[in-house]
Amino acid sequence: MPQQKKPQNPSVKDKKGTKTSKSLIKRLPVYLRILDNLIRRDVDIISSRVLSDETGFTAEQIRKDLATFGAFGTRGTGYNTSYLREKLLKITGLDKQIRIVVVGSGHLGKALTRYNILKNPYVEIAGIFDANPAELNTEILGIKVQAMEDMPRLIEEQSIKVAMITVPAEVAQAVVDLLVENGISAILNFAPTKLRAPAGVHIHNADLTIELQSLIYYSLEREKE
Amino acid sequence: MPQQKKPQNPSVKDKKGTKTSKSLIKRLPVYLRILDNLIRRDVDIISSRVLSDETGFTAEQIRKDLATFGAFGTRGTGYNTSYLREKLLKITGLDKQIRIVVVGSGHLGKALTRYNILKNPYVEIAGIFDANPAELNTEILGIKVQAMEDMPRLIEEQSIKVAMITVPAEVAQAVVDLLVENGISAILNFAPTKLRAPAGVHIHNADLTIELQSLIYYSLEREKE
DNA sequence: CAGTCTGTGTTAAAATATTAACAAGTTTGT
DNA sequence: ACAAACTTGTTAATATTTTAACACAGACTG
Ligand SMILES: NC(=O)c1ccc[n+]([C@@H]2O[C@H](COP(=O)([O-])OP(=O)(O)OC[C@H]3O[C@@H](n4cnc5c(N)ncnc54)[C@H](O)[C@@H]3O)[C@@H](O)[C@H]2O)c1
Ligand SMILES: NC(=O)c1ccc[n+]([C@@H]2O[C@H](COP(=O)([O-])OP(=O)(O)OC[C@H]3O[C@@H](n4cnc5c(N)ncnc54)[C@H](O)[C@@H]3O)[C@@H](O)[C@H]2O)c1
Repeated sequence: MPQQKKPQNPSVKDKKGTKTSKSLIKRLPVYLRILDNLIRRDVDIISSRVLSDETGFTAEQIRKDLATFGAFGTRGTGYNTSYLREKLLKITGLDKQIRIVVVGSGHLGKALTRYNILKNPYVEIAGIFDANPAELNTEILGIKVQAMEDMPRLIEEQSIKVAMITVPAEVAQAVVDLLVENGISAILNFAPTKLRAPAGVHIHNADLTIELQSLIYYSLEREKE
Repeated sequence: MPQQKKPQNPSVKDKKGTKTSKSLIKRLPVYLRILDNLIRRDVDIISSRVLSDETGFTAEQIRKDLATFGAFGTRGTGYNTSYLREKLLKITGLDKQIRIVVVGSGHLGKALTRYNILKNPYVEIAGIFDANPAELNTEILGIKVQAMEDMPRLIEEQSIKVAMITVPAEVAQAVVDLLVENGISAILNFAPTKLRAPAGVHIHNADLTIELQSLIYYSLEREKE
């Protein structure tokens, strides 16, 4: 089967036409988090050096990352925390409240829902769904678990685009298909399985087992030396 | 402060002296998972092409990854699933049962403990600890939550090296210090904060918020096009 | 207000990681 | 036994990502 030429890495471009890498995009929320902390502590100005201490990334990398999107700092001084935060919010899209749904109200789904309600000001849990009748109407911080049948209407009415799925691996693909069918275009998947979706639908995998197992590799490595 | 020359990326070397990248190491558990599935379905031989379908990585990359550690396949045929699994277990260090402790028996800590007991045959949860007296002696699938005071003894007696921490960000550093002091050398951190540890102690961060927020970036990106 | 100091932004170099190409084994069929 | 069909493992080429170097801009000093 002669595979057709693969389209180049679908990374997006910034204003200047240079590519923004995936790794860069994953650092942006870290910067944002640190800025939130600094602002809470009434810090007005921050240098890339200090940001480096707080984040663990090198100062060079931080400057380069930020410069990708514009000149947000003042030479000789540093970055204004509030101003930089504004800019990063715009860039990441977190300036407008994002509504998401959670599918699977098991242990992980409940933990994530609770956590995001309490601690993540940038997203709003619009609904949580489960196929198990026993879960229905149980509450997580005031949000009732709903039946899968009610999901399409909620997604449609609130034009929700983002979902987290915390269902068993065996049913994850079916849930993805259902979500996509109803207009979801970005999915954070916690099930340990490869999922397929049409082009244009973004699937990120949060594979906690991989994190643990690769850590173990490094932990043993050390002993040999 | 003239920073001393940074030691080169602490990536380890394989038998042939070529470097094994971090990204490669994170793909190994995926291969392992697929092999476990295949073996359960009595599949004896698998080609890189099919592995590619199952994992989402390209066949070229899979061959290259595996070839890093040796020649495990048979030309013209493919890889023997059981043999390859054995090899990967050895390489990742998952051939011997790994005992780990969990610190923080909150929602996430409980979910992870339960999950690993039920679904992760490669690790054994040796203990779970919490500072909140109300949590003490509550059970998770038969494992009792213990007081922090009991942690050092357990770690010592079972020579445990790996820990997962699911405590609030504010106390995470203190917990890391305590763990390291007692001999832990690899930590999987779920708290959204940068942690410090002496050289030789591996810290991996599983930052679920970053995953969600970077996904949102991509989900909005799409709309513009 | 010239001169110095500090820290950004930009450009260049180095290091990593992925993709592609193909030579070298294996099996299968005749 | 030989050719055709496959599939690995290795080497070379690309692409991406990180690191480094430094010119430049604002702030501060005397
Ligand atoms: N809990 C963890 O720490 C952890 C760690 C790593 C991976 N995961 C993965 O995350 C997922 C969820 O884990 P969990 O521990 O919460 O499991 P869980 O069994 O506690 O929860 C799964 C939930 O999904 C619901 N469900 C089942 N089929 C469904 C369907 N077709 N549609 C909608 N809902 C359905 C179930 O009713 C249940 O409430 C699993 O895929 C698991 O492998 C969990
Ligand atoms: N729950 C999630 O989905 C989620 C998502 C992203 C990040 N996190 C992070 O994971 C961590 C845990 O989250 P959670 O939702 O389970 O919180 P939680 O509040 O449910 O649990 C935290 C637990 O840590 C214990 N604790 C507090 N101080 C301690 C100490 N000094 N020593 C030992 N134990 C201590 C508490 O008693 C509690 O049981 C937090 O850092 C949170 O930011 C959680």
